[in-house]
Amino acid sequence: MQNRPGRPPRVTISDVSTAAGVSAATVSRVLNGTARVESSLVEKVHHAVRELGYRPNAAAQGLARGEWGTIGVLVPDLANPYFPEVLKAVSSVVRAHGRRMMVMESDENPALEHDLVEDLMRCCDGVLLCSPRMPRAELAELASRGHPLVLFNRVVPGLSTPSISVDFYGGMTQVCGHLAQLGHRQAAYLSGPAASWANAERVRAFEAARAFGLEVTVLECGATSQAGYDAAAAVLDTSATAILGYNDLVALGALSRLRELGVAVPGDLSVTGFDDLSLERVAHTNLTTVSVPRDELGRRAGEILEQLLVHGYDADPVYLPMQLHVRDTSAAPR
Amino acid sequence: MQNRPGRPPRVTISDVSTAAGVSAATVSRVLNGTARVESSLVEKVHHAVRELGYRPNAAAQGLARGEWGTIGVLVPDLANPYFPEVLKAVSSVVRAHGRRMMVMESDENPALEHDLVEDLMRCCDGVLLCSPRMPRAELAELASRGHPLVLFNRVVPGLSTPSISVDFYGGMTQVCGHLAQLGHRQAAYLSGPAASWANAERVRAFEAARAFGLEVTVLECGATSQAGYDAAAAVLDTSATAILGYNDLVALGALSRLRELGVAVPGDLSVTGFDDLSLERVAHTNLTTVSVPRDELGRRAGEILEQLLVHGYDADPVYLPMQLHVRDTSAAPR
DNA sequence: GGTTGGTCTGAAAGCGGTTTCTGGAGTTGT
DNA sequence: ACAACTCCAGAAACCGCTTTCAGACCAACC
Repeated sequence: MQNRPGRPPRVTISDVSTAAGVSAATVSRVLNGTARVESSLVEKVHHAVRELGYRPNAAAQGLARGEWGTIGVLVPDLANPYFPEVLKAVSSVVRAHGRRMMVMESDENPALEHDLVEDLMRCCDGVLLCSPRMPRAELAELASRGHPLVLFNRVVPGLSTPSISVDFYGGMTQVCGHLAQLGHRQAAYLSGPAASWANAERVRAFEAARAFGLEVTVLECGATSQAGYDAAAAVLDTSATAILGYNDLVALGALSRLRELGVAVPGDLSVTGFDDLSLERVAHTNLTTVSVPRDELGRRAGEILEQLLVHGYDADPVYLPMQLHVRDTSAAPR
Repeated sequence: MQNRPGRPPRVTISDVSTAAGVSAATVSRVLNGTARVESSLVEKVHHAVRELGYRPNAAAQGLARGEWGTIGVLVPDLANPYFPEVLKAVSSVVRAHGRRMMVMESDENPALEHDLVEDLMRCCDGVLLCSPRMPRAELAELASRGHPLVLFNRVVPGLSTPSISVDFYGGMTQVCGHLAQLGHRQAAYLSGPAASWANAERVRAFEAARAFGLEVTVLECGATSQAGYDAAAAVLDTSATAILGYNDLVALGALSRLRELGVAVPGDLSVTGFDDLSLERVAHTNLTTVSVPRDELGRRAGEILEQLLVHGYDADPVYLPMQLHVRDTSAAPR
């Protein structure tokens, strides 16, 4: 940014203005189109800009305009296959509105997470926050900062912060309905992170499931295929005729284990996933699952944040519906 | 950033200084520890900061210091499972050095890519660029801008820009050596994007392979499991006894197809991957492959960029070695 | 006791843009 | 021909912070 020894000197707006024989104000006006400028001067300015290779300094613009031209996204885990696709969509939406995207990862570390949000708030116009486990009070405190904030995959009742998420409850209800319809009466749920909202929403669906005759037992597991692999065997000790995975990875991990144990799927046991990561080409398995509209999720999230920045946004939480895909791993129980 | 109607007013350094009864300079000194300040004043400042909830404005700091405290990363495709892990490591390294990470995605769109790099250059202290296909001349032009730049997974001979990448050539040579040792004489390579450096490096290994008796035919394919699935059948028309995938996804896609076609692996045909995405729990398949140290790659990349920013960096391109993992999909040919 | 020297603080000058304000030139109308 | 506008360009203020610079204060020393 500044001129350092050995680096080509930075070109500033005043370099351009002297080269073009106009004032800095005029250069600014030409470049931003904020006011009419006589065409001969416009030409001179453009010429000088090209000649000198001038690029406006983003920090100075940010300071002067009172906007950074940047939005921040905080996710718990970049390596979770769920997020990259969402980020992709967010990035393209905000880019279309002329903003850049800053990404941070919290690793689910609560102390760090708080710092990161604060940090994002001081260098971004708005923040998209995905924090499945942050305590409600802390969330409320951050939201009260008066800084544009959108909650992602998390709905906090009573908080007026805009939020967007997937209807996990509805999705899991569909899965249960499907299994109940096939005749299942007992199922085991390989649970994700206990404290997470996403997991709680899924679990909430099991109450509804009881209404149509399906009893679901919750087993500790995790969110990875390895966790699914490790937890699968325990299901065999129960009377469950179906395994509901917290997500596709868990389900595929469980499938992997079941295959080793010689358990036929869906003959002996049905298995369902969640998320639809579309790994069938990889996994050689057409998993029955429900899909998250990840692309739309990211797009809508970006749009809500943008709208919040421009007009202000005041609407109910957005829930995107999930869609059931009945494929090869579910069937009527023996 | 600026005070907008309906938002709590922004607290600036001068608010703090008047509240604490000191000058702005003193506040700055206390907060940054850049000079000794009498302890009673230090206390007053901290108190006022806490009271008002002051957070320094990042743009103003950037402008005054001549540093943004931000680095930028440009990747071709966020959804590629390769990158998230790398980004994770980069993010954590630069964070440890007090910098934030900006992420952009080029979609391999050449025109866009150029703009994005320029954009990153005007708002980041340094840029980490992953662009497998950008023409050499354009790369040279960007590098000559005098802005700190590190090339990622791409080595351009004759360019003094620091770069870090994986020894794809060595990795593929190991694969070929392994197959040759098993007795294979003919193999088919399901090729990735033709114009990419990563693909070219792999192909380059096939010349070396000829030296130890393995002839590799290159077949157009792509980089996804779907592409692998689609391309697999064509191999059966050749006399190849092994399929080398451009990456693990391609290999797994091919495996999926071979299974459908009733071809035994590794009995009838050996299959090897590349990258080691560790999908075995998902894919129920222990793929013979070579692994990329993705975590180290990201970490080293971040460190090189950081070093470049602080001291300047002038060293040869870094090549990280790959490691061969012989697993269940390779065996001696019939 | 009057320099000298060393600390610590505040005033002020940037950093590189944007935007308001001001004034000169050119039009229009009477 | 002169007042009243309009239009456009430049000067200057400002965004919020860092850092230089100069001055105030106090201790030490000759």
